[in-house]
Amino acid sequence: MADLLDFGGRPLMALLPERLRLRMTDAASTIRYASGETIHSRGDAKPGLSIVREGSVRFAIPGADGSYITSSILGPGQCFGEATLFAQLPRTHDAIAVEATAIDQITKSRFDRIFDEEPELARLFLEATTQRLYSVLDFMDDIRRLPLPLQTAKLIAAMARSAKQSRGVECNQSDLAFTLGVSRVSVGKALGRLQDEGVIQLGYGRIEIPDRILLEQWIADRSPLAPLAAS
Amino acid sequence: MADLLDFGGRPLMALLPERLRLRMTDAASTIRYASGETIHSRGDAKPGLSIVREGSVRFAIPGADGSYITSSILGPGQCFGEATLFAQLPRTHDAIAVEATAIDQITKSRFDRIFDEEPELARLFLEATTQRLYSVLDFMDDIRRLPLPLQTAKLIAAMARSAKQSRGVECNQSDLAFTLGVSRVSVGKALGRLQDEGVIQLGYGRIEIPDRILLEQWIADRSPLAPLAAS
DNA sequence: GACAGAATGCTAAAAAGTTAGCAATTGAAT
DNA sequence: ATTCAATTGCTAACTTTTTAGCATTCTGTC
Repeated sequence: MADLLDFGGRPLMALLPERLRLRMTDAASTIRYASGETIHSRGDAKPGLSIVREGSVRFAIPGADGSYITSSILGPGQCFGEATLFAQLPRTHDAIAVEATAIDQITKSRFDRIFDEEPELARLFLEATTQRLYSVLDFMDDIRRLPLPLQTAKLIAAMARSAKQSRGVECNQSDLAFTLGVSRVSVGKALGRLQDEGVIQLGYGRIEIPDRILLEQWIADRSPLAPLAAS
Repeated sequence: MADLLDFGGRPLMALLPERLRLRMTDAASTIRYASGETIHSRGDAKPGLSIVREGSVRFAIPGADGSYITSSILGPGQCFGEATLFAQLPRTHDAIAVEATAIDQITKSRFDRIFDEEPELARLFLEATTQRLYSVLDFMDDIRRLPLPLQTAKLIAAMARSAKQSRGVECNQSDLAFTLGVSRVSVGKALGRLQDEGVIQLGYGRIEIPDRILLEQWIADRSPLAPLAAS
């Protein structure tokens, strides 16, 4: 759960050299979404590549009973929709803007043209996709193995990291529960424990992190696996 | 959980045209492993591509307490080790032969040479990797959402399918528990329920499937999501 | 400053899963 | 036929999670 739910380490756009990045964005049309707006739904067939320009996107699968399970959240520079291009799959998840979000959309035909003309692109896509695959496998392992308080701590640490705010994160407990795929009561209990341990402090729609280093250390001390050497 | 734990739909080797498949196998050296033998361990750094020629391989991460969590099982034609080639990662999982297994090994240098000389290869790898990524996301969703009896039924159905035996599977309950990442007691309860429902019959080291269609139907009736259109 | 909506904190009962055993059954080897 | 190890079935206490609900606290708006 290196970066819980924000899979992929370096986002694709960070891997691309300047020239390719420009060529991709030139081929794209930008669409803006308000917070909570749906970008696409599970089952949509229209192929194309999407790149998060600003904001972030939550991917989830709706349950029969109205429940939602979040499978990932992608931020700026990350792309999605590869499966519609390379594996001829329809969209497998609902994509919803978490905040005001801008998406660069590239149609399949435009993408194919660039992809064919730029042989280096393939290897970069492979790097990004492979990294994402292994991040997901890692995350899956955490879900099955770690007790909820530890998962919760990791999520909070990751959110603080990705928001570049080390003092705390703006987030209510319902959203946390939703993201972790558990009930609000369970999250409440887990947060209570973390507060008892002194690594966070609960607020109203907000979680304070008194000492970022302490939190990271607390997590590291309880993680069953030594992290692999960073690459 | 289309194919629980046997991710990837069409294995890579099935996607390759004859000529490329031959070129790959020519570049490889075949290594044989006895059932239970370790192929590689988490953290091993030596890069290279591995292809399952015969048998099957279980991928798992060992826990601090000696527990193991299985993240996938790959069969003939599937490849692994892409992460060591494309993302410069060490091996993230222990790989263990489930039965007598033959692996085709290609060194990084040989692979790079083929990869550079055969431009079509990239798109095929992308297809295989993308498919695997989305299979894993799907599986993760099942783990978080489905009650254990349903997960168990899916696993048994997938095992029967992949072993091409519709009458039953050879498998003891401890192994099932190990694969599902839960305790033997829980698997026992889940199997008991499935037996009560009449979709399986328990034996000694064996699970009988009286009616394969009935089992598949039972699963479909209880699955919260309509499957996406097959591609 | 009062108010309304949002969010949290809490409770209690029920469901599901875990650990730690031990007894009974099975199948294979002697 | 007997023995033995593997496997299953079962129990009991414990932990975790869920559901459902309600009281309390907080915050932004009027």
